[in-house]
Amino acid sequence: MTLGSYLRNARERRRERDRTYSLRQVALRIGVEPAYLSKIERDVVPPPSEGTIRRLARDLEEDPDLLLAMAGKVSSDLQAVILQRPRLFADLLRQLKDAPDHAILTVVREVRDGDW
Amino acid sequence: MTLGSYLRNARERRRERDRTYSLRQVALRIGVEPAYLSKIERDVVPPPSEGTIRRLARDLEEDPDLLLAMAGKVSSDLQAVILQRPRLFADLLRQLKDAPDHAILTVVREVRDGDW
DNA sequence: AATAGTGTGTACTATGTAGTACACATGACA
DNA sequence: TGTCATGTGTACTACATAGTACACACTATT
Repeated sequence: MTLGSYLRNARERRRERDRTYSLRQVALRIGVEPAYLSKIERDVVPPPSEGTIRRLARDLEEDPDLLLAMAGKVSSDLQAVILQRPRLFADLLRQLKDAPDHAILTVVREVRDGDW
Repeated sequence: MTLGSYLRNARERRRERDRTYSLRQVALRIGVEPAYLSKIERDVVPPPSEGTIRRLARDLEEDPDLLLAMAGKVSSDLQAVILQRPRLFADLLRQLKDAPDHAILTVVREVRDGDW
C-alpha cells in the first residue's frame, strides 16, 4: 500500500463520520493547496516533506512514523539519535536487521525497565 | 570537527607515507573533479552524496558511518532497516536515546549471542 | 628555464524537492 | 436552476542537491 492510497483511505473513512474531512478542508487545516493534497493522495507527486506528513498525521490521527515510512523517510528525530553515536547504532541496527519482532520488543522492554 | 577538515587531515596523514594521496589523485580515484574535492575538504560546499562519501571512505580507509554522520546523513542501509519496521525501531531508538554507551553495547552483544 | 603536478576561484548546469496558482468539470442541495 | 463545494488537470516557481569545466597561481623537479 502506498502513502497516497493509505491517506485517501484514512481520510474517507473519517469523512463518513465527520463532514469536515473533505480534501479541501484537510488541505486548508494542514496548510497546503487542495490540488497538491489531491496529487499526494493519488501518488501523482513524490511524497511531501516530513513537516507536511506530520501535519497530515496529526489531522488524521495516524502514526507519523508509519506515514513517514510509507514515504520512504526516517523521522528526523530518529536520525538525530543515530547521528549522535553513529557507530554504536549502526552496529545495533545491523544486528537487529533480521531479528524477529518479539526479540526487538524484548530489547525495548528490557531497556525501558533497565536500571543503568 | 567538520567533515571537510577531518577528510583533509586524514588524506594529508596518509600522504606523508604514500605520495598517491594528493587531492588530485584521490579525486581521480573516487571519480570527482579535483576542484570539487578541494571544496569538500574546505567545507565550501555542502557535504557530497552518500555514494561519494562511501568512495572517499574506501579510498582513505575510514569508517563510512562516521563520515556520513559528520555529513549529517544516516547510511541508506540503516534507513532501510528502520523502514521495514518503523514503529518497532522508532520505539527502540527513542528508548536508547539517552542510554549510556555501555548499555547499548550490552544490547548489541546480547543480540549477537542471543539464540532466537 | 621549462614543465609537471599541486590546490583553488569562478561560472555554469542538470536534476530533485516541495510546493503554489488558477481554471475547470462534476455532483449536491436548497 | 442557480450556487456551492468537491476533486483534479495544467503550468509555473523557488530553492536545494550534486556536481562539471576551465582557467589560474604556486611549488617542485629536472
